[in-house]
Amino acid sequence: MLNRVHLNGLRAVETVARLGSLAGAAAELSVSVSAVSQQVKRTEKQLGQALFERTPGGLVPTEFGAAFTARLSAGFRELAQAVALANETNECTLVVSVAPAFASKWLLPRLSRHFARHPNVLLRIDASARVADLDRSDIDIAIRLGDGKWPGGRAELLLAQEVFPVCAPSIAAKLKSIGDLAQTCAITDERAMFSWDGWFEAAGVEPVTFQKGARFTDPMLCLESAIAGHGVMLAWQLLTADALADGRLVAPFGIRAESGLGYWLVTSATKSESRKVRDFKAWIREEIEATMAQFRALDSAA
Amino acid sequence: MLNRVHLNGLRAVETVARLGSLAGAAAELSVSVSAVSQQVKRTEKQLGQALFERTPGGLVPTEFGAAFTARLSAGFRELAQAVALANETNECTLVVSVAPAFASKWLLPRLSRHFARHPNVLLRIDASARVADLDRSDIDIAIRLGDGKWPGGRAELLLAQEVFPVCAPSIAAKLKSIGDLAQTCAITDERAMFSWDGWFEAAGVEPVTFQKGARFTDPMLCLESAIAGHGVMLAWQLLTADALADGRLVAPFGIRAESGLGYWLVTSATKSESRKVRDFKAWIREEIEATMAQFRALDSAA
DNA sequence: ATAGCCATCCAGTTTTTCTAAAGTGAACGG
DNA sequence: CCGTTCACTTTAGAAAAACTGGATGGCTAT
Repeated sequence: MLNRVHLNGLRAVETVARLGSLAGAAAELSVSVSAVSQQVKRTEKQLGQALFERTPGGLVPTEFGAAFTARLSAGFRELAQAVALANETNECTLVVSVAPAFASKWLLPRLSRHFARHPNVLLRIDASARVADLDRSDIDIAIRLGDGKWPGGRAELLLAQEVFPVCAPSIAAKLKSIGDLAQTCAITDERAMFSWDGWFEAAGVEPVTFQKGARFTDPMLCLESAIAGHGVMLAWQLLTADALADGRLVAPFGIRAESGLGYWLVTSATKSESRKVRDFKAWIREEIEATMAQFRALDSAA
Repeated sequence: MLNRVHLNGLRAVETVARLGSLAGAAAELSVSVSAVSQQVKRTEKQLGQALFERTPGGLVPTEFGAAFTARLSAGFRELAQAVALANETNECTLVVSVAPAFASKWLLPRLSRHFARHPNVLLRIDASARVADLDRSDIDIAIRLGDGKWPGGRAELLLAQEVFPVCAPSIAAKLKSIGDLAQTCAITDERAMFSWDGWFEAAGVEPVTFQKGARFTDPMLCLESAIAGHGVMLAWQLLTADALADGRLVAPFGIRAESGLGYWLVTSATKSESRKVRDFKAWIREEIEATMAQFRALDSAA
């Protein structure tokens, strides 16, 4: 039905009818009077109906034109509301894409503080393994582990990640030296992006062979398993922060290895950075800093 | 609010969301898939929000996209209804512009027969003195007295008009010869397009000077005045048809003068002739014919 | 008269939109 | 495993639509 008419023409007609003059409509649509005049005329032709009476004082809707434009106004009002909704949503909800483990082990426990500071920003956490294209999804920010190379994204380093062994305190009690690891089970994340070799190298010792232990495809399960005392796992700094702070886990030996990777904050290279994104960035840096201070406190206590 | 987005893009988005695929939308909008794809992408950019998730199976609205397109659908439905209304009105109502006198003295009494024949066509009679531009008003047909020259209009002769004196029967009784007119009052239409001289010439007699009589600016009032027996008026054939038929008026002397003018049916030269217009034309010609037959019957009775 | 509105027309330019054709990438089917 | 299909994207160039600015013409009020 709408195929035979041009939408812009309808919009011109609606605006003219509402404002009562071409000049007014031209101003609202920010085009020239001439352009509006032509649009109106074309639309009348397409409809096969005159919509306005040309009087010396200006354009006056015909009987039919008045009924018609009333309908149009309702329609365009609806469209405008939809767009307004978009802008509002745009400003007020922030979609953050993170890996599930990061979300649950570090981000979620801190989120209430973001809400306290920015009560009008609604956060939506998209916790999925795959990294969606930032330009083609409604994701504003992705927080991902990697080397900082994201094609088509603007990446900022949040924190270079170190890896180190962690385990339940009960197990740590039996670990007097690195060699004792041979008597413990290794909890392995099959999808991990690093291996024990790196850590042994950083510790300056020959690699130790573990007892066979549990294997998972999810870092979160590894962490739970370690807390449950099933063995030793090689963990990312940030994911263990809270468990270390409250003593559910401990980090024996105190030796940490650079992983060469880090947590990066990635935003679309094409979209311009909005207020909500800036605010979130500032907030998360403070949280990172607080977590690091926690680490330092633990270190010096040890 | 709507200024920052392109309407066509919104339409593309709405259609894709409703039909669930680019291909479907492309068919409905009768453009290529590619065009729709581009429109959707541009709109997402303008909104600063992704509206669809690109999955292998096709485009799936994001959470926000679903809410957004629901609104859009409502808006476009409204617009479509407006346009549908236009088409319907277009087909079903016929606007006829006529002079008030012609409307009331000839057209209106016959209109019920048009309705009987075309019950679904709603007639609107625009009875005004000024002749509006047919291209720039919603008038489908104008019936006007003139010489057939209408710039920018397609004119067809309905009936060449003759003029002749008419008066109430009581006055006619006193008129044995044309000379007796000198003892009667003339009822004058100050805006008339012809004068008595033409009729006297057609009658082949010297002009007669009347008694002073009433003067009007409206042919309808002249006619009423003549019926009331205030004098003799020089009248158009068609306008007096009914009054002559039922005897309220009579035409003494039986001499008629060509006026050089006629009733013309004028339609826009640019708009194509629609069904309702053709039907109306056919109907009015039949009515004219019937009226003329009436005249001939009166003539032969005399 | 003359200036000021309002709208229209016209011609040329800019912008948008569309198409066609090649390309991607996931899923399907032998 | 290879080739096909499906659904969408990309690109470049062509076509269509929209816009501008200046000229024009009617009407109103000084």
